[in-house]
Amino acid sequence: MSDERELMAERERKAAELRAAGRNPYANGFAPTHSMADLLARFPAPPPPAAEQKDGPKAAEPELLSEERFRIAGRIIAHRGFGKATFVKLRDHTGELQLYVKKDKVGDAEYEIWRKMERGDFVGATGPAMITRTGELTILAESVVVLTKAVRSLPEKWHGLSDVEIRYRQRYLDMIANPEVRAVFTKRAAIVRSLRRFFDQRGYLEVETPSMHTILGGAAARPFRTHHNALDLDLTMRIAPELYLKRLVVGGFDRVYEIGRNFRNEGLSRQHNPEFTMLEFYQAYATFTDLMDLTQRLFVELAGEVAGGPTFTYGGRPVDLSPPWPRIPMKDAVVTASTKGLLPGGLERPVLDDEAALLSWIESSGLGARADELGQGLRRSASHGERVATLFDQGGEASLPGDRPIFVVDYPAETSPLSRRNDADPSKVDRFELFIVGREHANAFSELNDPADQRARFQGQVDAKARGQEETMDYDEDYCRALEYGMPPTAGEGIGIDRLVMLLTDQPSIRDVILFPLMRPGE
RNA sequence: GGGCCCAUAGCUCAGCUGGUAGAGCUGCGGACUUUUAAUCCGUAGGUCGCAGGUUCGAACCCUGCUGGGCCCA
Repeated sequence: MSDERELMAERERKAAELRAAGRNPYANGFAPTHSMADLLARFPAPPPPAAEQKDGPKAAEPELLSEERFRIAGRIIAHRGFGKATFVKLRDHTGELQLYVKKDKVGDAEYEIWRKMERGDFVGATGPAMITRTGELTILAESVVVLTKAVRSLPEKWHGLSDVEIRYRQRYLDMIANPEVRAVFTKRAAIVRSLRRFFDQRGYLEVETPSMHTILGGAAARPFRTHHNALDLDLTMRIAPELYLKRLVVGGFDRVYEIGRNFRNEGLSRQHNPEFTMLEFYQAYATFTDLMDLTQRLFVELAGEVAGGPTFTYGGRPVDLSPPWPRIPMKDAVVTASTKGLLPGGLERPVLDDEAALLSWIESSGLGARADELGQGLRRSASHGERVATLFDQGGEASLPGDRPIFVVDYPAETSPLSRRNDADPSKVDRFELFIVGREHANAFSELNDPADQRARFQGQVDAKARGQEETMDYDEDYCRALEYGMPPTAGEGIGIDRLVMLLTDQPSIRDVILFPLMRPGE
């Protein structure tokens, strides 16, 4: 009788018996007067019971905390029966509260019906509050109603549900069995709420831009493709909202932000889900260095609200978000990687600063011939900047410190087609990426608003695509036209919300902060 | 894409060198009106992920497949 089908049949039999007794196992219309949290707040933790009271003779009649009657409702998550009395723990979305159902309180007939209720079912109850001998706030039921009969039983009460595959595929079960999972998503909501407040307070306008695009842009990524029938139009799901948000700056919204889903047709990993949530914001008359300051404030504020302060642990290791955060030029990170052995030796700044020197270093180090991603990336690179960026991606990133946020700066212009060139050195752009615990958390730059330069950069992307690079942007003619009407000097930034939530809630996988992560279909 | 690991009852897990499947929880029957993983007695529950192969004999060894996890590129 422990086969899954038989377990269900047993519960279905109880539901049928409830029906036969005139009770709807899916009843409606019971409105609780109080949540569990309401009552826990109303009757704070009582002093521990005196030893003699606990061990002494049982009181004939429990002592009530007040004459008031409370109506509560929730799922039975623990069930301890004694024949003529039952303790159950009820859970609602605010907390858990014990309910004590006694045969002599609810009556013989009602108690017979009550006996068909078990762990997993939803019930409503009415009664006064009391403190048990063990000191626990408890509602003493004077009446109990069946609300929902669960025909599947819950996972094991002690070990719960730990199979990660079931946890992700059946998130509802995960949430029932693992309360800390609900806490993570509650914090996620708090983070998003705080983000909105942070930007609203600073005069940013929240907007919504299209998530189906006709032109691929705003990031380097492979898209999901779809089709609109009535227009017979091929579309891609957006990989970034950037070009639309900057059109709004052209239109006169000097400060805008959008929190929304992006879609990138790439592999899955602990840090990648094909659809993920991104915050992007743009501020006219600001520069990328202004955004560094804003980013520090934002992260520290969020950590204060969610992680208990600017210092916390992630994966058992300390992280300190206290500003100011160090800045490191991309090339210096590559040099460090070479020194630390993450890349072949001999990569010094003079080599990275000179195209011919770097080419000969690549030749002599043998990297250019390697079959791995680094070798392929170097061979695909058509410019000095792309080679430097490839070395950073494939080695420099790993050399960054893990316990402090770090701004990587001095990005090459060739790999940043939407960023403003640095005034002193036009080969690089006014851009930073923020790395924390070795992961990219934000990407920001002063926006390129010179339409002629923008056209040249788009053309560079088109040329790269022609050379076989897959992750390039399309030439966005209308965006160039918008810039020709004039976009004020502007800085913008994107922050990945999922990774932010991972960091602040100490979760190891992006799947732990996305309610329904993409999974291969099961059976 | 490559490497390593995992898949046994509804859940959490044992299962030795190949000898024919075990526990706890859940369920069912019983006792029990202040429990906290309630307790006690009794009882039921299996396509060992799937498909092949080796063997007298496979949960266990081999191959392939499916799903998942970790690492790498």
